Amino acid sequence: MTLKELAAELGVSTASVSNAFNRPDQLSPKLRERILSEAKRLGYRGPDAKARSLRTGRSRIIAVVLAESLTYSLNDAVASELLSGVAEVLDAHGHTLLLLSGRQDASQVPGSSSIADGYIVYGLMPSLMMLDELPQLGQRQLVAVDFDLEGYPAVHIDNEPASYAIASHALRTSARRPGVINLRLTKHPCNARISPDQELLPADRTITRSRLVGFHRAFAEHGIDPASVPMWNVEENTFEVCAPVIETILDLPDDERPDLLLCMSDRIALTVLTLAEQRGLRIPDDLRLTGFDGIAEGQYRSPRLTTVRQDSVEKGRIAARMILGLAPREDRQLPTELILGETCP
Amino acid sequence: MTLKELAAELGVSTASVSNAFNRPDQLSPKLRERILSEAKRLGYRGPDAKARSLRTGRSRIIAVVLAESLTYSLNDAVASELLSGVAEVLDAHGHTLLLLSGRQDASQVPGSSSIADGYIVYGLMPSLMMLDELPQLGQRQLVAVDFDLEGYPAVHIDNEPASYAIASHALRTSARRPGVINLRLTKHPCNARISPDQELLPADRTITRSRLVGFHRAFAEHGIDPASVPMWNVEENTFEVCAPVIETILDLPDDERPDLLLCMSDRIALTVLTLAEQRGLRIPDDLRLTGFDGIAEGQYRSPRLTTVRQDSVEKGRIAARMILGLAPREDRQLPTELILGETCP
DNA sequence: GGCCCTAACTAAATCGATACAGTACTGTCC
DNA sequence: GGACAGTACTGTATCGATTTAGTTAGGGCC
Repeated sequence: MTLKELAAELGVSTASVSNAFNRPDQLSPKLRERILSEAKRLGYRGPDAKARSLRTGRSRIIAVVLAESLTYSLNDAVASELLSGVAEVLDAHGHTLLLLSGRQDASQVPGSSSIADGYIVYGLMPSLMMLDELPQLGQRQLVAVDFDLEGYPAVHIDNEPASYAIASHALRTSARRPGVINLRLTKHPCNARISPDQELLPADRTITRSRLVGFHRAFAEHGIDPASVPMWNVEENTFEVCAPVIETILDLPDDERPDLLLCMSDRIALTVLTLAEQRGLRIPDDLRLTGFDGIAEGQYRSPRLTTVRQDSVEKGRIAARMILGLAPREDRQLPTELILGETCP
Repeated sequence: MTLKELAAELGVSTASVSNAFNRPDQLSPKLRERILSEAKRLGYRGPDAKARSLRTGRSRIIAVVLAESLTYSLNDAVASELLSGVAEVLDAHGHTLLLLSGRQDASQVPGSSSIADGYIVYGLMPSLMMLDELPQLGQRQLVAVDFDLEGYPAVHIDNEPASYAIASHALRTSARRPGVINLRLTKHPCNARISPDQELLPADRTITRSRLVGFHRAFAEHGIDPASVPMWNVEENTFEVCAPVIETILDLPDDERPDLLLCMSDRIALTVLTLAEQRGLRIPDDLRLTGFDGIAEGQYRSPRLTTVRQDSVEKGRIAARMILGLAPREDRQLPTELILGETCP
């Protein structure tokens, strides 16, 4: 049963039926009442959302594009918090949430999935790596979270000061050989140690890169040549992808293995923790460890993770408000908090 | 730039442009190539999803309707696992995932959100309580998870045997005064102790109710009159909603307070645990406790929760396959596993 | 009574695609 | 050379609504 059929049944125009549902002031209460009750009786369940969205151009759907697979993201504390912040705002304003994975065919995102009224893109994803293709996105509504995209507003935290703070703290302890595990830092995929000639992403684009700048500042202040600090890169935050890289680090001979690992995420740090414990390494005596994010899991377990806490829920809320036009579409930077856990006291 | 404009620009029919994108076999490779490259050059980004979904009637979007708020569900381990199972299958078959909250205006779900090709409804929700209104749903694609809906396939676990098993185990310990905390069991909202004259939902409809049947069987076998066992009800799985009810239980005088609480979810059991510990009650000495679900958090902490583990990811996968027509649309029941933790050894 | 104004409603164009029925042309085969 | 098949493409109805411009009826006012 369509609006047209219902109109015919009632002997009124389609415009009146449409108005009965959308603009009560455009018709007499009496007719409106008749239309609504007949609709109910005949089982017409209101205007079809597909047709309406075509005609009006708006679907009241906002998409969140996630860097990792949906399956991973839904079980990741940080991504879940972001999503729940987004959902909170969308819900309160009558919008719904579409989940997309950035790991799908690059051409699909946010391209042909263009049912959504706007996109919140979380984290730099492989399909956006080719920064040249960006003009393709058109001026469609888009907000970037945790990375920068030229021409679009971004929401992130104060990465450089935060990473400087945690690295400074870590270096004040007796660590002599720091190492860094990065997340998607290199221009071309690399899941291993980063060699000196490898091209990195620009420092003003990715959070990982600006965190590294903070680390380097701390290194320099402690008399360590940043170029001498070994770095590894992982392409995904998952256990499967990280574990092999971490194992090559842990398998290094004692005098080459870093005695401090600065990790770009709690997830990575926790994986290091698990694998190090399996090998009988003592934390923090044999190996000091810092993370980034402040997820609950890192604070439950023993030893508690030394890390930087960020408010991912609030990031989600802000991104959602920007997309809905409830907040100015401009870059936002949120504060963080240093958590002194036991993995690097 | 629309398909029509592109066609005009190229001097071909709209049909050919459409075919270039959708049915390569319907036109010569040469023309197809020309269309695709011109499209790229002119910035046409492929057929508009809104229009396509109207015309074809399919959007490649599947909605999951969640009983609790999205904000809660996204941070709930059980719901997240279900979603990740759903996402896994949808992703593999080129569909996307729309999240809806059943707590929105009842008329909205799944009504006017009818952009989706199918609905996976998770848990009985307030808006579906009025079981009379169900015919409104039409014969739209729908799969129920963790509750039964007449006329639609449902995915759940072997609730009655599982709850019988855990209750039997618990009663073999020296518990003398069992009590039950239910989740959304009463026909009309009730967030308190259930009085004997209160109407319960039918046993073949909700998981909570069929679990209760299992409990009752165990009570009877242990010489306890099921009618004499005190029951409480909570309307939501959230801390905020559960805590007041749990506090009234814990505040009972020692000789009235149950020495065994069978909870309908791990979430509830963990809230009991937290509040009981705050009061200085010893678990399991002063109070024995069982949950239901087998979430990770219950197994990390000490004491470990005695519970029933279910595979929520698999439930999600199965529901998704049914919606996509990859699995027969018929009721499915998954097995569970009893976990003997320390809250009721 | 004539004029204007408003309220209540309608007719038809439109949103951007898809898909069916058809046309034009080329080539094959007896 | 004519019948027939196949390929490559086109014209247009259609999906189900929204919206603009326009029509009609009735009321108020001088």
